Amino acid sequence: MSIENEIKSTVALAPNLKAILNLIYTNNWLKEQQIRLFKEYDLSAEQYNVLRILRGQKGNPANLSTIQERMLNKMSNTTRLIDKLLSKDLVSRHTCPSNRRKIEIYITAKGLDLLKTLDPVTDNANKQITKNLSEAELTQLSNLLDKIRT
Amino acid sequence: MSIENEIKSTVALAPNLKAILNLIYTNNWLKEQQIRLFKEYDLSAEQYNVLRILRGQKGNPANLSTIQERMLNKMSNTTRLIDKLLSKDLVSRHTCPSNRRKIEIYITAKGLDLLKTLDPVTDNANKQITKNLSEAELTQLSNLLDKIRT
DNA sequence: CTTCTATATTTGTCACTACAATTGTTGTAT
DNA sequence: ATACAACAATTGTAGTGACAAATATAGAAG
Repeated sequence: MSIENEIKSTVALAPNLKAILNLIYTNNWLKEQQIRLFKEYDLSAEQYNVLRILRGQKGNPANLSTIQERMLNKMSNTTRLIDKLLSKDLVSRHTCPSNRRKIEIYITAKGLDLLKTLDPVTDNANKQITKNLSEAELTQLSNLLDKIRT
Repeated sequence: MSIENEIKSTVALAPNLKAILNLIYTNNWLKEQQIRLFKEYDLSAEQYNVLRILRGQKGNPANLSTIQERMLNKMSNTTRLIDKLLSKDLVSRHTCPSNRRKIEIYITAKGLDLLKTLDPVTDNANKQITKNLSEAELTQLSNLLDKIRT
């Protein structure tokens, strides 16, 4: 359905406003699905994202600023996100011995297990979400989004 | 910059995951700019959006469910958004005389004035945000986003 | 060694989102 | 008329986001 119909706009929108509103609207549509998915596993989308970043470290620790620069949402509150993951034993936190300003964060075995369970679930959800676009269209979409930010 | 570089991904991403991450990332990029813009006028992006919906009513009142179905973010808490606008005298609220379950919300003269001030500001910001895409590309982007939600 | 600046993280506050539960009102079936 | 379901909005709560301010540590300049 076109964005005008979705938001019941009575007037035609300029292409640039239309694209902007569509981006926001589609992101919300996507977010709703992700929240529903992760809720079954008592995770938020950003918590899942942080776990994946930590797994990507392949055994090396990450400190807060490293995580933050790899997150989708740069402004989110990483300290408290890690607090949540800590209380669920999905990550561990230690102050860095060589520089006590920094902290070292690792994903735990429990965290890795959870990700392993989630891998096929999220793969499948992502396939469902993008099932209406061909691979060429998905690449085109990425390219346009890259370009808008440039 | 490509999304892989933005989030410092060390591995190539599948086109569908890449598009999904790019959508989220670009939306956050956009949101940051909007928040900065509206902050100068002591508004949130959703508050502005509600004011525009009310102006679109052209003098007719809107009730809460009407506003909600036109909002970009369907899940946001419209009652409290209206509370905020009320406390700034940008809207007025009355219980509907024919059906006391409903409420009638109008934009005030002060609200219309504020929108009038904001119109050139937001137009300009939207132009800036989309300045790297041609009109054809903007339309293409909208079409891809429509298609992904279908 | 002391002072100053930069770095890394934490804390506090306020606004917004998601969502369940509640309240008040209306319409309908018996 | 009464009971009950449907509807419209409000309230409560927990989580998250934005951002300023505070804390703690490290390194550099004098």
